[in-house]
Formats: sequence, C-alpha cells, structure tokens
Amino acid sequence: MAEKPVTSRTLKVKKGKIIQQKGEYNSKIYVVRKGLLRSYSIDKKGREHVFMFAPEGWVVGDAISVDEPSELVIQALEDSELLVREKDAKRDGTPKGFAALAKRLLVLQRRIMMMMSVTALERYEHFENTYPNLIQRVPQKMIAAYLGITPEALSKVRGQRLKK
Amino acid sequence: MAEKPVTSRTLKVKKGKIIQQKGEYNSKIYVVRKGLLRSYSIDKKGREHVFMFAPEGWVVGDAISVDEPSELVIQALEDSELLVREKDAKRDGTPKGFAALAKRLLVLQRRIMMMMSVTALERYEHFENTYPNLIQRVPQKMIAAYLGITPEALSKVRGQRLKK
DNA sequence: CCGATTTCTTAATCTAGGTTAATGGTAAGC
DNA sequence: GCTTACCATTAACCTAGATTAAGAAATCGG
Repeated sequence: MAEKPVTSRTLKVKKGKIIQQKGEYNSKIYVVRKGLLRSYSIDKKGREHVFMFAPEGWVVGDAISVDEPSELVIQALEDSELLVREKDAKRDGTPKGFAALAKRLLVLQRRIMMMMSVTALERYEHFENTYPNLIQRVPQKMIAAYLGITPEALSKVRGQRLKK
Repeated sequence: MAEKPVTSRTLKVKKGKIIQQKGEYNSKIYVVRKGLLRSYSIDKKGREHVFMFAPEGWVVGDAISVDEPSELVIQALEDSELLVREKDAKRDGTPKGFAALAKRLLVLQRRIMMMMSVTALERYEHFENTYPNLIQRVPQKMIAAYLGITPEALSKVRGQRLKK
C-alpha cells in the first residue's frame, strides 16, 4: 500500500482575516508563501498579546500533536497566500521536524529570558535587528503587543531614541 | 548489526554542584531521580534568571540536537540522583520524543503570555498552585528569579497576601 | 474624494516593582 | 559553639511603564 502524500492545499486570504480561532480543535499548520500573519492571545482584561509574526517563509500553528484546543488566534495582517498542512502524526517523528521544534524551543527560551532581563527599549532594538523589514509592515500597536508594552510606551521609547 | 542501547548512567551530586556550565557544548540530558535541579542564566548585569526547576521525575537539558552551546547553567539545589543520557539523534525522531517537545513548547508559550499579561502576585499564585511542594523547598530569591522580580518584591507580595 | 474609524503621538498623573540600606534570622564552615 | 556568610524582611525612595485623555495623522469604506 502506497504512502499517502502529505495533504497540503493553497489558501488565499485577505488582510484582516482570522484564519484560526482560539479554542478550535483540529488545528492546522500554515506555511506563509506570501504576505504576513500573526498569532496572538487575548487576556482576561481584553488585551491582545502577540505571540509571533510570520512573514514569507515562516510557519505558524501550534506544533501540538496532542489534541488540545488552540490558545492562539491566527490572523492575516496582509493579503496572504498560505500552504495549509494537516497535522500528520507520521510526519511528526522525522528528525527534521524534531530539529525545527528544538530550534523553536530555543527561540522561546530566549524570549522568556528577554522579558525578564531587559528593558522595553532593548527589546525593541532587538526586534528591530531581528526583523528589520517588519518594523515598516507591522502597525506599532502590534509591535507593542509583541514587546509586552502599551502603544503609548512604545511611542515614548521611539521618541527618546531619535534624540540620540 | 545490533542497535546500541541508549547510554545512560547514574550520577549523584551534592547540593550546590554545577552540573552543566553555560557555554558548554556536547550537553546532556538529565533525568532527576531524586532531589532538585534548576537551570538558569545570568544576564549582562550579573542577575540570575531561573528558567526552570526540576524536582523528581523531571527532565532538564537543552533539547537541542543542533550543536549550539548551552545558554543555561544547571545546578543541584539539593543532594540529587540523576540519570545522565547522551543526546542521541536517533532517539530524537520518535513520536514520543516529539510529543514531549511539543508539550514543553506549550508550557513556554504560556509562560511568555504570563510574563506579558499578569502581575507578579498572579504569577506567584500560579507558581504556588502548579508546584505546591516547591514553595517550601526552593529559596525565595530563586522563586523571585523565576517569576522575574526581585526577592524584595516577592517579600512584599507575600506580605500583602497574608492580610487577605 | 470625503467622512469615519482607527492609529500614533504627546502629556499629566499614577503605580508596580526596582534600588538601596538597615535589621534580624538561619545555615554553613571550621 | 562560635563566627562568618548568606537569606528574608521591612522601609524610604526612585523609575519604567501603565493609565487616561486629547489632538493629529493615517487608512478605510463607500
């Protein structure tokens, strides 16, 4: 019996479109071909917190094979073209998939340490260096929501920096 | 040719012992049989930030197959008995290993969201609920370093809470 | 092209948590 | 057992960032 190929279809979405809602089971993995996505959560006070941005080439979606409901909302920030991949337990076990996860883990580890040890300004500058193009493409308030500060605080930080 | 079994030896360490130093390559994975470990980093200002605690049954060690130097120090907080496991790329690819990683990823994701959205008090109470026994076993200053606050601030938080 | 909505900035005020420092308590080394 | 070092607590003060508010600028829908 032949192996079933990985199911993977293309999806075009308009700017603003919610691709995956919080609480949905049976979540999928999205490879960004063109455009820009973000994943975020909303806390009890109604505030949005951006977990990650995903420009071209990036992959979004809880990498959870366990059947837990998604805790994050995924949304298109620009008209985008995505590759939708069903989660496939068989594929999970590949060394390649494992390495990708391990790398992702390291990124999150660094982000936690960052949240604990550096100021908003330093986090902003790090973001700026890591994703130079995103600064122009992402609205400030979402960058603030990624950095863990308010848009007002980000505006202040940016203002201060210009004086140097 | 027969499969080589996973190399795994037992290691006994005294309280305070540094098991893995920051910057070391060829890092291993430690399963805690008895005792308590922590992994932490030191920032530019010399402050310690606790990444995780590992009581009995827990596993510590960067899950990175890529050869990156460890960014964390691992230390025994009590006299401990560990199972040391060499990293084995073959083992990496198992669905079981993958699921464990995915779960870990979810924990980190929640921790990031937590750092961004809730107060020190709420983080402390969450820690208290999640690891009720650890509160007694771990020095306050390390709990503070896990929560991302100073020992003084933690003391304040605990004091305020008693009045309720 | 135009009104409406959303986003960004600035400024005044407020607050959680940081910093510094002093004190008493607890554990560790000899 | 004593001494030295470390740890927790308290208190006075300070600062980064939150909150609130209001105006300017950009974006959107038609």
